Amino acid sequence: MIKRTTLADIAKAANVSMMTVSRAINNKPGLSDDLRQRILDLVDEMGYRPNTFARGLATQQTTTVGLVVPDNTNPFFAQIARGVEDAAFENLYSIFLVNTNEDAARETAALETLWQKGIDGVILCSSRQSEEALEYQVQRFPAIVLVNRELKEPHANLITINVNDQRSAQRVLQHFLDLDRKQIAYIGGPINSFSNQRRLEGYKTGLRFAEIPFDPQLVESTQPTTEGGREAAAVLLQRRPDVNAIFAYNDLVAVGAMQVCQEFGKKVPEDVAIIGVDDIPLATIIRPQLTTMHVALTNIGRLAMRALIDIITGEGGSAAFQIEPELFIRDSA
Amino acid sequence: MIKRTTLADIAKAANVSMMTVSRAINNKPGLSDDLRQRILDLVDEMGYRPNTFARGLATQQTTTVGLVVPDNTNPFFAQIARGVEDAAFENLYSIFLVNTNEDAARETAALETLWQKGIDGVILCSSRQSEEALEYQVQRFPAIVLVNRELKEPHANLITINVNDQRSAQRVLQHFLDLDRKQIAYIGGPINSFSNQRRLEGYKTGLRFAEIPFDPQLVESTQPTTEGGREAAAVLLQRRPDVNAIFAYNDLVAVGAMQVCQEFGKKVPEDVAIIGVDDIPLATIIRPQLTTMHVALTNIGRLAMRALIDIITGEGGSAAFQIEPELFIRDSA
DNA sequence: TCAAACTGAGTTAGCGCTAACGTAACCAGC
DNA sequence: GCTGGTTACGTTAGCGCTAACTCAGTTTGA
Repeated sequence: MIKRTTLADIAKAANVSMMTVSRAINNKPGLSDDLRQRILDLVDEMGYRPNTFARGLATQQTTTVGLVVPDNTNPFFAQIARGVEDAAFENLYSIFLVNTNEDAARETAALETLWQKGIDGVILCSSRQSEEALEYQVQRFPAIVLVNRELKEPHANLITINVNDQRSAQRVLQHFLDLDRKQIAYIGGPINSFSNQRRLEGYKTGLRFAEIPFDPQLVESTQPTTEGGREAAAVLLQRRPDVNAIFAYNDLVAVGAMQVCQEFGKKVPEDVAIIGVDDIPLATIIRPQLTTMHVALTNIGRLAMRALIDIITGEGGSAAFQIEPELFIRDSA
Repeated sequence: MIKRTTLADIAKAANVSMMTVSRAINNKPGLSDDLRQRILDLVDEMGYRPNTFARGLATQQTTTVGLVVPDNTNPFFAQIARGVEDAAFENLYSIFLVNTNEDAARETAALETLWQKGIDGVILCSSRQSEEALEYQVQRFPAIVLVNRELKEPHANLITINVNDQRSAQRVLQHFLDLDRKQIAYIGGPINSFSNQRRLEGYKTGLRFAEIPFDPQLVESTQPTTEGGREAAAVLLQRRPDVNAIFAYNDLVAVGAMQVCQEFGKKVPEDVAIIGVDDIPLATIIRPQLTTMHVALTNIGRLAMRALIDIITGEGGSAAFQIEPELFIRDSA
């Protein structure tokens, strides 16, 4: 392994003090242009790269942030992560990736580890922490961006980014009604999920709007996976064979539901119309292509990263972004 | 933001030297059991957590590694990343995630940034670096694990993990022949991809084995995406409508090809049998379910991380793992 | 009984870098 | 000619931690 070139090496070679070299590489004033150039040339020649850890120790800034997601394998979070990473790369930040496996304890442990690293901030997706636990985290980290989660109290170092789930659900209901479907089912995600609750609210509001009474028999909860969608749809179709529209918690669930419908001999969209949420790549791979509420996931990631940088640099904070999804009408509804 | 508790704070509170506290928390010998316990209690009480950056500076070890992938959104890499992260978490390592976007220049930049962080090692997936560039990286980083890429020269701090592409391809061919299919096409990935070349070799070997002459008209190259699969399959089916089996570079390509076959009025698997590689989640979501060479992707990730730790701790190095995929026969062949 | 060997600490130095202050040289202005 | 303000650097100290050395007191063994 090659020994690292350090500031001291450059200083010695240039016959100046370390501070002068530091000023040169950080583009700070206080030295003549030709000396600066001479140093920069030397830096280039000797292949010097500042040690970010050492710099972090001295400045208390690490240009490193944490990204905490339930599962980077889930296309939803994979897309967000991609956006975060892209924006981070552009701004010369690095990201620590951690999976929580939807487990609050592991999430806590992950945040603990990240905090030890002295990172500048965290992007926390779909946090399962309690309100109090989250308050604590907001206090200890310099900057936090919450994706898919809200916090009652505002904080100067906190920004939240949420999809407008309620409006989203209402839009889906409206489309079903435009299609003259009245037996509309909702296959929701985990009951304790915040976005699930908000979507359910939107679903109910949409029904009220159309003066259709809410029928608990048309609502199922399940895991946010294809398999979950299959199970819930099977239960649902057995209980209510008259269902002619399904609003699914997300695209994975929608795809599972779609398959079960077909296996039950129902045509999609003729007999049962199906709409999902997220617009993951699978939505256009599957046949019939899935009508879904498109959420600009990588954009959310980019936005999250930029928001985080804004807090860190003191240009932002205490904001709450609402992302408005858009209905992408394809073949399933 | 709460001020961090430091070693010095604990030392003062316990009325001992910092070194004693350091020994206590690092479980090193040289102090009495009750003093150690007293310090540990204090650490707990005051909520002290060592600053890993500072520790890294002092020990030249950061318990942090880099994970470089072309695109974390691609299920193939997402799965590997998941395995890496899991194993890292278990061993108290943290990972920096970087996407290269299949771009050699961005890959180089990413490695540069990672190197600045003074990380302990890198896991490099599907590297696009030239042989020389890679040699250079192997020299500068303390430890490297190469996934999906080989290097001619062995190095003490290098471990490679590769799927046995050649054997894999031969197994696919054999299955097609068992099914009595003779017009076997290969839709390959990017021409400069190493695994593509090896799979093509295996394809040819399989043909030779069955005494079927190699026909370049049955081979297409494309991007490793569903869209790529669609395009290549369309070209192929127009050129050779007699094709009755397709070996696809990966599952994404296979799915694209499958759809185009169906759109051409060919039934899968009756008219055209299709086999992919990787066994990503999509393979079981799609209908008909995809027959594919199953690769234990998260296991590769775990293996990679453990191998890296072995190099770092000096227990390994200079190894080359071959992963043997297994044919998962489902509905498409 | 006394030197050698161990125990349980403390002290010093330094990882690579930067903030904050110090200082010599130069220049303008009255 | 001297004050006061720049300019262009150097010096000092310290971020939080640990490796390596030091040292006083205790134990061991012949």
